Amino acid sequence: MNYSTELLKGTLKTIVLKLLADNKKMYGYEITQRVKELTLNKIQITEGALYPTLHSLEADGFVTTETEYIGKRVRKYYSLSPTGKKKTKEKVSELADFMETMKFLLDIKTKTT
Amino acid sequence: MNYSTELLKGTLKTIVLKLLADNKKMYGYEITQRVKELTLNKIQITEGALYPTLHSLEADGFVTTETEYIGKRVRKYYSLSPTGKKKTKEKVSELADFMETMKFLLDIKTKTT
DNA sequence: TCAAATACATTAGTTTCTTATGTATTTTTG
DNA sequence: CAAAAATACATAAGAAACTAATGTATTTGA
Repeated sequence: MNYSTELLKGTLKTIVLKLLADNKKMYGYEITQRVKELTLNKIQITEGALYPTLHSLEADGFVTTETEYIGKRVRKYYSLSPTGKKKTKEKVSELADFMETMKFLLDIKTKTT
Repeated sequence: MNYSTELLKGTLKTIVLKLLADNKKMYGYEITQRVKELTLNKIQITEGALYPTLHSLEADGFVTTETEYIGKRVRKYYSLSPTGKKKTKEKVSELADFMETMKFLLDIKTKTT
């Protein structure tokens, strides 16, 4: 099962930031795989969506990068900058608030965590 | 306070369908006002977003319309068709599932309903 | 050995919004 | 009672954020 594609819109940046907050540094492909396994294949981040997002986070100064070579293959690690950490908190709490609002609006009962 | 605009993306159709499921029939302007008051001004549906959405739901056969005149002013009521009711259930439960997944992914603790 | 996986990236096209604009009627308020 | 605000529809240009497709190259595993 997969969600209809429009649901992911607007949440991708938040997902990426949160993963980086929890893992110090990650590279692109690793992010796609981590999300896939954490969500039991429900959310599959495509590369066409991920790389532009990462580049935009870098352009905005929310992440910094370091390149590493594994044999001849390049691997680009991303880490949160101080502004990125701040941004992550904002985005996560905004999304949490939004979901509370949606739950109320749609009268959805969720499982207790 | 208002949510950053991209969050609403992908949820508008579901919101509209759910409101129609709860209210038998509603007109466009009424929907914008209802969402505004239910969400304490947090979600403001713009007309440029709403009307195309309603027209698309109609084109897809999920809603039917009837026009009424209040004085000289027209008012267009929307109601769910049988397929629309089915679609509403699907969209609401898909969104609920998606929100559970996001909660887990972002490690968000929500209030108990 | 060769298909699948790993790892980066870009581009064309689509969807779904925002912002702006337009028209007209009705209600409220100073 | 005139003017502003609210009510009620609608469309159109432009932006954002994806998908799907394509490209390149290396490494791993059956």
